[in-house]
Amino acid sequence: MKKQFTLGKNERLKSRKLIERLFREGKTISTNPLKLYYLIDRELFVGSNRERTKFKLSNLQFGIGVGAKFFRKAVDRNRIKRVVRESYRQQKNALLAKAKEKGLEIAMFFIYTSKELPEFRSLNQKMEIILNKLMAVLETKEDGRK
RNA sequence: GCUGCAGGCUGUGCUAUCGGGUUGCCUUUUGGCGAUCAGGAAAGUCCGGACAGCACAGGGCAACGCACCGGUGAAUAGCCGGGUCCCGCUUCAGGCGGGAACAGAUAGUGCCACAGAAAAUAACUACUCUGCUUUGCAGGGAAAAGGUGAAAACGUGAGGUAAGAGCUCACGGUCUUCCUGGGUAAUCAGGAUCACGGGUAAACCUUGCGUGCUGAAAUGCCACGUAAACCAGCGUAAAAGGACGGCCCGUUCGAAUGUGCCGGUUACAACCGGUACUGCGUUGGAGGGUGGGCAGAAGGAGGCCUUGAGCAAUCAAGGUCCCAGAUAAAUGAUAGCAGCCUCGCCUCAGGCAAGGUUACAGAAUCCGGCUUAUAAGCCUGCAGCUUUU
RNA sequence: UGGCCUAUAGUAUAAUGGUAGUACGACAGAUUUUGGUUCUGUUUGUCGAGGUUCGAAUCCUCGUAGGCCAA
Repeated sequence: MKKQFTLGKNERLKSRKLIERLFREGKTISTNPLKLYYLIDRELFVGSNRERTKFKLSNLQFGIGVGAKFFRKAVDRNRIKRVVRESYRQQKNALLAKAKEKGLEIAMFFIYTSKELPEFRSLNQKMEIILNKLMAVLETKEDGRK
């Protein structure tokens, strides 16, 4: 039986350069408590391209941010990151399949913009909406494998 | 029994499904099987250290910190015990609880609003003496009386005097020095002696003691970059200047697309001119890209148990355990059960049904202390109310 | 992670340890047909808790907020 809901280190957005480029050039999708910066390209993670097979890089990389101005306590910020990450983990597979089919790579960064602590269920619905929007955007892109 | 306050301890467990960090073994293409994974404060950053780098012959100044005594500890803000003083309660001897930044105001300087005669070598009223020429004025004496104020020049009584005054005496208070006794000491008891013109050092300051400076974004190694370059070692020559992490004596280092000095220019610089200084030899090292990587950095002033020493803090011995470790940063999500809590009903043995599962809060070099936050339960103390005796 | 600073009225900003001011704002009144301008008056404050002192915005300690610096 093949695992499909995993979320390992290779799917995390860890390059400082790429994150800076994402906030500089990336586009956004907003749904009430979440704001998504995204960047779609082929061979986006080319920095480590030759070792892609070695490190098994995914077509998706993501990160999460919570402003310390809205949540002063570290406990609350950690809680929000965990809830957002769990929600993304459960719903990312459709997007991953689409990206692989198109041969594109996507860098994403979620920003939590509300001032209130989230409920998991309502946040899960919002995540579904935001990922569907991203899929629609992806549909219009060219096939990257040509 | 209930309520409130203060202090202390604990501060949920198990199972299933899906995930994550670190790590061991197997397989090595995917992967599989294990182990382990947040706190008492991880917080505030108020202190002390460990550790690291740089500096360091020695001395002086500055700056900062500490301040009753003894013990403890790696540690000068901790902790334990004791003393002194203050506050509260009870009471009268005394006891209980709480607090103290408890060196110095006779080393000096400053400040003490308003009120008051006067706020620190005090004369306004009243008192008293002398002179004037007399409802008073002038010059003294005198801190006893007045009222002000947070604070008024040791207190009470007697003597004394023109009036008064520690001026003298008795009793008492504070204080300096000394003696005797108890105590390691702070200090206590008794005695003698000197003095008694305020407060403020969390005003400047003085005295004694202590501190080299900078912090893991420290630091070391590798990689990268540069090619008439760079790095390292050795030999020998020289001085404008630099460094010594606040400064000086002093010590030390010591160069070319450069530095210092002088003049011009300029608001100041830049800039221009002059002048001074000056290293050469030899040996060795060192080319793919991307990303930076590794160490520091997880075994420690460690936890738990037992015994012993000590009033205690704490220490010693023995046994046992290994107990988070990242770098856009893991420790999570969902469901069920148990336990706990709240409310209701039947009934006082318990049963049934509903809801909640929570407080404060998340490691980033580590450790010790302090401070602050904390639902619920338990323990101790104090206060109040009620019931029974 | 380490270091430093600030907090005064709704806002900005003063005050050698001695009655907390000033400006703008807000409110009320006057002037005006009405509004504005102008004039008069009122309102509101030392971040919190302790301590030193006769007396604290000021000095000290502990907290609470906010800001700044160092890759």
